Amino acid sequence: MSRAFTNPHLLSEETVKNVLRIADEIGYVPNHTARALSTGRYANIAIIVPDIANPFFPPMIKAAQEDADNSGFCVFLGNSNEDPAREDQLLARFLGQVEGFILVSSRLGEQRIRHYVERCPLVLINRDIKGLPRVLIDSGPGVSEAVHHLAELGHKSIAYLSGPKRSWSNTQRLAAVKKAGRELDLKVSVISTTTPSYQAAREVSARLINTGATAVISFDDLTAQGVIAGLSDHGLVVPRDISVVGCDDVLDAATHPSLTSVSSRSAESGRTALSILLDFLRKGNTGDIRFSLDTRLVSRETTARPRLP
Amino acid sequence: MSRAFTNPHLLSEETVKNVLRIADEIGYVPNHTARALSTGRYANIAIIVPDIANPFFPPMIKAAQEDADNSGFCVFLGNSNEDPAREDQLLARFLGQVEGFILVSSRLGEQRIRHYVERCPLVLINRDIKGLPRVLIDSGPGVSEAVHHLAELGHKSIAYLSGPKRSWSNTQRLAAVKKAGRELDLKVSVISTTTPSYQAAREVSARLINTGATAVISFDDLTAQGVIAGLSDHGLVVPRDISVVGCDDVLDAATHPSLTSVSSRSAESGRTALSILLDFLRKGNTGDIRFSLDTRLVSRETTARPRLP
DNA sequence: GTGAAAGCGCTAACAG
DNA sequence: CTGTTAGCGCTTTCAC
Repeated sequence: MSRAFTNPHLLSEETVKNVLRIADEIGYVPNHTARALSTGRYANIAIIVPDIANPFFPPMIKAAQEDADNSGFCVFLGNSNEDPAREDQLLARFLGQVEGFILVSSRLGEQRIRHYVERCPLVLINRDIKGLPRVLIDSGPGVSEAVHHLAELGHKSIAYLSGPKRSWSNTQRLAAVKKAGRELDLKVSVISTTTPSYQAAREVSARLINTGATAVISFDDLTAQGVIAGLSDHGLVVPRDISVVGCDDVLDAATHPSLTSVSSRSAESGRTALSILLDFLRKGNTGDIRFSLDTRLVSRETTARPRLP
Repeated sequence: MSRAFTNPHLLSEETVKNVLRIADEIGYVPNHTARALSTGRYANIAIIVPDIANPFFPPMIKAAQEDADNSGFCVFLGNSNEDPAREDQLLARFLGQVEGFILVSSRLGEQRIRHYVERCPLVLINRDIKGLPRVLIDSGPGVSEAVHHLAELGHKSIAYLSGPKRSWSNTQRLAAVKKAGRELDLKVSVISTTTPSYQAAREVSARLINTGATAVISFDDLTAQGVIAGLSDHGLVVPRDISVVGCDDVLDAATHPSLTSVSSRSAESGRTALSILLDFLRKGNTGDIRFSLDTRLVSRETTARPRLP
């Protein structure tokens, strides 16, 4: 039976046919778990994300899952809920039944991540740890492009609405805004929120207005929408009074006015991470991989010339 | 070792402590797979959806996953991509390693579904098959509530922007609009689009305006946003000139003006399905369950009194 | 309380 | 090519 299912070429055609026929008759299906225990090949991988409901992640999960599927792998999905402890628990729970992990925007300490890497192949997305395979969506170019776009429109003072302090993408975006601002001789103000939520962003609008900025680049699209609502609470209209740029481009053009945003390439990052993982499973150590995906600005309706004073 | 991890109360306190300490020292972790093979309890379930990237599903997945997690279950995620064959393959692949399935908006033939039900506990979401446990989201009440809401605001003439003709939810919503409209003595116009996309909805705005309707109920949130943009193309502002209601409430309040919408209760459906599944795993047969989730109107900023002529 | 051993369903190595 | 068997890492009886 085992051979008929896994190595049919080792058996005579007739035997194989016979076995398969009988299996079908009695409704026999090979037991995935027993096979995994015996071979150590689980044919499972796990993807762990901070928040499934954040629209940034589904395209990534979908892409990775589709490719995994085509390679005969099943995928576990873990939702850490932005909580390192939960993430850790998830990793531990999956450990005994997967051949590899894709860890997205991990909030876990580097120590813990290395702990798991020693036990199971793992590739990171949007977390930059030397020596570990990682794919990074580099918002630098896109954000930089956004600043240039604003400067060209005539803005002299801009603000960056910051995301989670420990987030790699936030660090990246903040740095890009500052760098481009310096190069173009713009005033750059930075505003922080407690959490990167719509509501938090909405509530921070007064501080935003006080900076005197005529344009805002926000940590992501969700907070950008919060900013737009918050500005409206103060009677300001986007883009007439203030221009707004989001990041991740998860809304496509589906809001009104449609949001100018920095593309995220979420799906590609998932596909890339999966292919790195599968490569590793097939060929073993592949050296220090750091795959960087550039971003671009998608210019839409929330950016315009600043209103004359 | 086995007892120390799974039945510590059967051992002396000291022995347990010893085992755990040594386990920690040598980095020992119980093997999930071996345990599953031995006990037949996999502590895994699978959720299969047509399209992870459709914003309707992530809240459902997230909710189910969270509850599963808290009950010690790992969850496999399958994406059928709306393809029955792929869905079938996914089911088969998961079969040997899960204790149960949640099958969402299944495109599979009833025969095949019953085939799997005989082999593994399974609960359906948004698919109504007699005798199988199922949870259904009924958009009727919410849509009806929306019509009442508009009538109370003073609207006399409303329009329904139709979704796919063959879609069950569209049929249901259209019927609810018509019925409530009749009861409240409103004029109801129906506008169709080729596909339920943002762009298609945007392009249909002239026809919408020509109906003379002062309020629009749209098939879903995406098309509702298209309507808002299309109206704006004609110089009309929502809700000042025209009120707009969406369906599914996938945007939360995250747009501006925030969209009045009919809740989809996506998360609750996931939670409910999971709890039915776990109940079944614990207590066995629970009879014919058909759990219907009513919807409600979530009133936000895109509906208001009609402008006086 | 604790040790020993059978067995979950499969694979892989070893004979024939 | 095909039959047989040890063993994957755990749980669960059955003795002690």
